[in-house]
Amino acid sequence: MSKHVNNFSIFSSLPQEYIDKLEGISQSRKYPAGQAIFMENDPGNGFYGIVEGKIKIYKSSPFGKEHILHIFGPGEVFAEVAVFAGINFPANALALEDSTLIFFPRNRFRSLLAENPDLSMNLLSLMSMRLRQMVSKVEELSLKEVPARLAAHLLLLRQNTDKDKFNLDVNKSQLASLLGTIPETLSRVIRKMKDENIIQTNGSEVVIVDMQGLEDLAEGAYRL
Amino acid sequence: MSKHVNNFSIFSSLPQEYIDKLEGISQSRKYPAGQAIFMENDPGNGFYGIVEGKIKIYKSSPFGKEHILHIFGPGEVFAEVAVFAGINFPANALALEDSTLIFFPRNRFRSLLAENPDLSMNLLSLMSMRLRQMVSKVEELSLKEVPARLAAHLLLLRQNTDKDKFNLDVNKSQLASLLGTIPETLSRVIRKMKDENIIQTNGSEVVIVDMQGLEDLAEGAYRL
DNA sequence: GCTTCCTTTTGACTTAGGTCAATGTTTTTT
DNA sequence: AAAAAACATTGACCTAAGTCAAAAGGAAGC
Repeated sequence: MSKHVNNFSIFSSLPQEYIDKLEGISQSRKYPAGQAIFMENDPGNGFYGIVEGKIKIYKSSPFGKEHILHIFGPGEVFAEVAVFAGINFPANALALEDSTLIFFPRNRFRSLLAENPDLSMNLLSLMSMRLRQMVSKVEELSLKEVPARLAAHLLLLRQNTDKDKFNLDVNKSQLASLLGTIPETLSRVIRKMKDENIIQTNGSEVVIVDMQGLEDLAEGAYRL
Repeated sequence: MSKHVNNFSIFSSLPQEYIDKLEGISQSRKYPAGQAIFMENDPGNGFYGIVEGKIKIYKSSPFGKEHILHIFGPGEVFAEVAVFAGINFPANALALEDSTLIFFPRNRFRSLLAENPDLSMNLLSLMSMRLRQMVSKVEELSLKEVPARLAAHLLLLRQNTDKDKFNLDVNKSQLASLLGTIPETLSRVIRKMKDENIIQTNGSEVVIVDMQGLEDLAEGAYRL
């Protein structure tokens, strides 16, 4: 319990016996906001679960420009892909807030896996899910325009909070990067959605005014 | 041996014992060119391995327009993601050529998995690989322009054939979709690369003339 | 409170790449 | 071999979204 391993969605359905074993091989680590967790090309000698905080996964180009691949929050596990593939980390990870993580060392985890088939099964479905997420991201990037992507993102946030009024979980520059665009474009798109009375915003607070309008937008390229 | 299960890269490193079991639960199926294998939203009750032929995985929008997510060839396995996640197929699959596939029914495969941990391990690394491929596709689509994407694709083909002269494995319309663009744009980009003496083409035959130039192009956005 | 820094917004401009439509060019069918 | 269908190329045009530059807000430090 002290390490909250059972809070990670991939492990939550495991028998207590395995949870205990997982706690046995893991270690708790704290990172202040702004600190790097690993960098691109570091050896993937273990993966992480988030107890609290927010972690940004991103790639960056030689000068400046970065593209955010994902932002993870409490209960989520990240970097397990590189660990299974036995390769170096393909991207950077950085704590956006003061964060508490659980580290699972590669070798010890691997032994555990060999002994416990249920664990493998759980991981297989996690990976399937991840893969599906990426497939829809590819679709999104290749089929839809920025307004559609933003609309889809807002609808997702709405689903998670279950309210028509919620806060963006990252600042607007980061949101832009996450949507595969730049702050200027995002700003203009938000402005347009406000003018058309689809949403209202105030700082990082968003209120959905016209749900139907937002859903229509999210359909994007598929609209007739 | 009759079913060629050991030719699938994910299974190739398995002990003969498991190969035999896999052959036991699988069935061979033939599809003529142009035939659908499954459609979006069909229940994912099994996955496929390709003995021979070529399979296109794609999404399509209400009118016309389709986006190719992947094209698989002999030795590759597809649709296992949906099967593990226990969901319906998220895309369509169609035989581009006369193809021979091996079908692995979901339930029987699952039981096998529960009994054989090594199999799980192998699958985990397959999934990791797939995931990594998708991550780089996202990068590609969001960071690079069409000429860079084409250059990267040609370099990949070169790597596979190990020759500076090779054939495109799909027609140009399909290649366009695979690269996230349209035939017109692809045609113009190829034309430009020919004018700049980077490649030569004749029908579906491509010759790389200026390797360095191609590599520079593939760097795309990262270029200084 | 003022200054410095960072984020967001706005404007003017450019450009990659998409749409539509016409014309060649292969491939397939009869 | 002729006709039809499918695929590929080209041209003219348009638009979404990126670049660059500047201004306006907010938050943080002195």
